[in-house]
Amino acid sequence: MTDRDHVDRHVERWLPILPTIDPELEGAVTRMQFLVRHLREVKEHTLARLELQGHEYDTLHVLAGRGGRAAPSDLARDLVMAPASVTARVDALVRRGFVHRIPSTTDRRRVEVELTEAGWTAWRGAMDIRGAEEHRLMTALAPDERRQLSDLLRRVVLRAERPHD
Amino acid sequence: MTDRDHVDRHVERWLPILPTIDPELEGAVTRMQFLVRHLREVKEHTLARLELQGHEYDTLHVLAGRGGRAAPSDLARDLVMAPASVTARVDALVRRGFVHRIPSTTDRRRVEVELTEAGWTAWRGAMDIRGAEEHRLMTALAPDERRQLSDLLRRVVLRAERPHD
DNA sequence: ACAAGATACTTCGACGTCGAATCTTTCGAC
DNA sequence: GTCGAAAGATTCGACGTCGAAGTATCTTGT
Repeated sequence: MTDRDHVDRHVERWLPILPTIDPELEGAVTRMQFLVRHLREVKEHTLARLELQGHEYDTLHVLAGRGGRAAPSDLARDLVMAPASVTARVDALVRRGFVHRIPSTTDRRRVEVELTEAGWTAWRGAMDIRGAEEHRLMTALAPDERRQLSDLLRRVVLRAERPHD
Repeated sequence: MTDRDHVDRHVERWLPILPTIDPELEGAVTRMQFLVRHLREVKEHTLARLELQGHEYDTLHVLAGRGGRAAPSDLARDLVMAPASVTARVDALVRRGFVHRIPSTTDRRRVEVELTEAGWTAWRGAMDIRGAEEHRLMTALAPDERRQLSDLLRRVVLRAERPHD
């Protein structure tokens, strides 16, 4: 039997008030929320040493994933955010010299965002420390347990992808 | 063998670029991030019918969990946010008539926030639909699988709670 | 008593995000 | 060709959050 975590105490505290809740369901959801928040906070904290903010790194990352060049609307899709917000992010990255805008020659509505040399360097530098906390946490599980966890989550994600009629 | 989800495709796309990543580790983390974001969006969307915003509901919820009365600093702890932000939240709830401030008689620095009758009603109304999407998603797993998932996540949370030296 | 520091909350300024509206450009129908 | 609709990016206004500074109050040491 493993130790109890603070989520167990949280659920225990609510059970007498709301007897209808399912402890395992609530526990799993609450733990995911906690872990996601924890990872985000640690990421921002460690990136701070590189003078990078979390959302700046995220933008560089998806840009790098597309070969260093993409349209703002592509970035909005990848980052799951409103196109209006991308404008502000790109503005900030331009000011820092990490990207520059290139008007499309074929379609004058379009603009391409391209990583500069400094942008590639900043991204690669952050890559080295990226995921360190993820690794620390997930290695609490053995490799086959990680696969088990990933498989269970995949089935939940698949249901989430199906619209709820 | 189950179907592949969009996270599988995401990981597959990055693997040739970053061969060092662990697909199961990355997959599990990415799925948790997706599910947490999905749940938040659906919650906000369904609460909108009750003229409630997600963070308003959250505040009423922790308040209800403390018997309908708590200090702003307690709310800040429970909600994991800066005390300064609590002031704005309470202001908004006061304007809507869901809570009111009660100056402490013993310590004049302190203020207690108390749910009004309308606050209790709004909370209870939201409780009924709350967690519907969580239930829809998590019932993609059998009860014993949910327990399995919860147990795996607990071990990860326990490591997260330990400071990384 | 009284000064120094701790505590509790609020105000202020800055920032990131979003939805709606705007502007230009492209595409399609006629 | 021309006009209307659609598409891509941006601007604008509003909102929520935070860190830092500010105000008032309590507590502690001497």
